[in-house]
Amino acid sequence: MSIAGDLIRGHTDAIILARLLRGDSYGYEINKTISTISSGRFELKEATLYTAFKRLEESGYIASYWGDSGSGARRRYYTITASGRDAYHRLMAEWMETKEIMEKLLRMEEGK
Amino acid sequence: MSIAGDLIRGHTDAIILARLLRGDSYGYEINKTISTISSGRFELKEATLYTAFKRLEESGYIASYWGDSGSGARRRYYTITASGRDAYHRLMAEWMETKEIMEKLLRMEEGK
DNA sequence: ATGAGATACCTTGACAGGCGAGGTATCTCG
DNA sequence: CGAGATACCTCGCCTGTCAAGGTATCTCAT
Repeated sequence: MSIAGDLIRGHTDAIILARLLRGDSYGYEINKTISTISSGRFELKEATLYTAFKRLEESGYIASYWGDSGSGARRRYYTITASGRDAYHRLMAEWMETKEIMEKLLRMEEGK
Repeated sequence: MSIAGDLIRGHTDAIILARLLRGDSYGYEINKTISTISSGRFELKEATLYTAFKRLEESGYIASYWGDSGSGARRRYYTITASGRDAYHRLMAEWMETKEIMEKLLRMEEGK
């Protein structure tokens, strides 16, 4: 991947929550979607993804249920909870702030 | 601190290099500057800072020398090297890309 | 029908960076 | 003399990422 993992460390939860805000989904699909949206420049590794699901579910931000699969392998679907929505907004605000500060810190011209 | 460490993980090197692009400096001062620029909303912990210096020096991105102190405790000054400058530009480009992708991924309205 | 490749899930263990906690030494000022 | 600022540094823990490995089902071409 072109974007190193450490660069988005701490943001994966926000990314997953953002995806689930658009509707229930499952691991494999979420991963594909992320890859598509980023034009393949970024992808979560599976181990990272499932670790994140576990963490988010334990925190009560998402809930899961087995899909009826129908065709293909069985799928575990995830839904975002009310507190997950809150978490998303919190993380979004944090991202905005981080972004602003980073812009200032990385600019080497001017500024004490 | 209000901005959690993981949020800037992988960016500390870029931040330090950006500071050194404005001229030689030493640990304590760099830390203060970062705190000032971010209006106190963000600060590198000392352990993090000195670990980063060590890493950057081993990578050849910065070089150090002892300052004459004069008044107060002795200071170890750091200078950015030519390859450090290259690294800065690389990291800056990475940040720009990461930022763009993050914006897309975190937006929950619209977009596949 | 057999094998490849996609879909789909999951775990283990190593690794690296951030940081809490602790330590040293000097200078200034009340 | 003691407090607080300046200034450096290290050890060991914690947490998130990820390489590697594993399982099972379905489709499609050979």
